[in-house]
Amino acid sequence: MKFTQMLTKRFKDTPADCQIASHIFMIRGGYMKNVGNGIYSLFPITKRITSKIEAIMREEMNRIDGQEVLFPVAMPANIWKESGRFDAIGSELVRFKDRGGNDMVLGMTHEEAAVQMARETADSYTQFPFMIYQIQTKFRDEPRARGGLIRVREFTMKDAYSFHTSKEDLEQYYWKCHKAYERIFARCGVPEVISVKSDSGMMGGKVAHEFMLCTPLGEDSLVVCSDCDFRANMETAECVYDTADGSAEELDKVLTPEMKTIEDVCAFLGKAKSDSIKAVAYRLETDDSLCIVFIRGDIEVNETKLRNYLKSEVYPAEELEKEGVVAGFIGPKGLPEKVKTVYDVSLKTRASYVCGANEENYHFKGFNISRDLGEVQFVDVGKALEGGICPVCGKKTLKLTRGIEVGNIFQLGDRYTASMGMKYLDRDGSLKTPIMGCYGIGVGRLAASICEARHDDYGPIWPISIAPWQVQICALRSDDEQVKAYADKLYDELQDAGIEVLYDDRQVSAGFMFSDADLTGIPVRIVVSPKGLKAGTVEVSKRDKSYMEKLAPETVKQSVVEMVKAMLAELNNI
RNA sequence: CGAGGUGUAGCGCAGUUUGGUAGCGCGUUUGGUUCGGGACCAAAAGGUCGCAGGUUCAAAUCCUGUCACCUCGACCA
Repeated sequence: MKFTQMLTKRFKDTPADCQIASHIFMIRGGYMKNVGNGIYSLFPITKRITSKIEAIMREEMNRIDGQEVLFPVAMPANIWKESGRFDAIGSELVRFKDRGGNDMVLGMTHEEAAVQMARETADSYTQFPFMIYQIQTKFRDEPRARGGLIRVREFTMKDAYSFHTSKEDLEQYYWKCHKAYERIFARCGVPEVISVKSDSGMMGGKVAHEFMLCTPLGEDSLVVCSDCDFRANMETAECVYDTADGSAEELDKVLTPEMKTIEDVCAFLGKAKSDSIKAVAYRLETDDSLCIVFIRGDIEVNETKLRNYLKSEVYPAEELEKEGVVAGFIGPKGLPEKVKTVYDVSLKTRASYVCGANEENYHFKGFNISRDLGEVQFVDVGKALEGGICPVCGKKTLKLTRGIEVGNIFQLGDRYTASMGMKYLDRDGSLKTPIMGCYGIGVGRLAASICEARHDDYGPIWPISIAPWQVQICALRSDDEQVKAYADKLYDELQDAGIEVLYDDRQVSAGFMFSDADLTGIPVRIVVSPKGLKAGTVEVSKRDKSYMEKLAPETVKQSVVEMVKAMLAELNNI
């Protein structure tokens, strides 16, 4: 590709909307064009990157016996009604009517389509197990798109669906796919992607993992043990808290005028936040009832766990007075009967607590739960703490970090096959429901995440396996006959040798050309200049600055071909 | 959904308080001089000031409505 012909444009100024590195570089470098909120057109440079990522995905999916298929983007709503998700999912599922007035949806994921395809085709146990996958457009009407290609409404996804006749078989295949995912990320140049246990959310099912690229800019909070291999999404991380010694103090009701926050009360009574009981009020969607979560003062409520426990969407509650609850002074003892309560496991760790007395301006101190309230059921609905106790190895080695979710895998069970009536005839002649797993990776998000993880101050440093081109030739002074003749010839020769070359043949200043080269992030750079040729050298360097040599012009082609081969091999021999 | 912010040339912005000819830098085009880290000179093209309505002799500017986009928040009683 010659630079002069490439449809794209780079910018010196950072657009005002861009916040994170990948977004900044991909806009400044002319990688994509914003069309609407969370909707982008991709320029050739990005399409080349995503095509390479897709090729790696194909190879790895085929390697675990995947069969590539293609599901529709727009589909009749009836199959979504069968699975129950037409009504269960909110407005992120785009619904519309066709000319006949029939309900339609835009595919945001394709479990329904996969079951619809497979249910009449795979009717005998002999056909199982199998996996089908596609690489295709999804549309999710996200409440808030952001970060360039990190969170968008329309995106390309590799989604795979496996079908099995037993839990053991699903489990086995699930880990096979887990391994395939590790290979995909490693081959894409980000082997540091980790998998964490996660919540299955709207997909349903029990066991699920997310693949996370750790970066402080990530949207998800992760809990990782620095001593063992425990890793979990904050949403599901099991919590274990330290227990303090000490016997129960005497119960005492104390005047705490106008002290409505944990900080105020604890400071006033000379107690640590961890010696108090915090009350957090929620309204349940299912029956509009009020639910108070009691949790240790230094721990935060994990709403995902709470939602799963209560089996209801929860919202922060307001207008507590109407329910006879004294805001700011809520405690376990003396609440109105109709108010639901949840006690977090963190409350098992102290003999005495400071807590609200359910009376304006009063708190209790020396509150012992079993003595002063009676036996209660403790539930894990809290968030893990930095430096907290690892639930696996028991050491105080938990670290909190953030990550971008670049892929996920789910053991769905019969969530879709049962609701959509998929059956097969088993060996013994009985009809049975198969079980499923599903496995997804966002292509554009992965590209942006790689940029996030592999860049310097000047632009992306694309791993060679996914780089838009492998080599860039910068011809300084392409008006110089000698330079042009050499660069033209090198361009042809490298291409003949199977190397992907971007040839910057523009007549622009060196600084301009180098800045653009930094933004294109191509791993190998060849600089041809009149000065160099006069001195009998051509400069070859790597974008990551790990290598820079002045070579004799006649040896450049061979050196570069070998360099590219070696760099590719390093990423592909996993 | 809540709070805040922004809409003026492809990009970055000024002008709005106090109404009076539509501006600057980058980029683009043409000519010339430069040439190893975003060069210089000269000329030129490019804008229904987000949209609709209102006030006024006159609106980018004031008023009303609306749309779009951005950031933060979606708990700490």
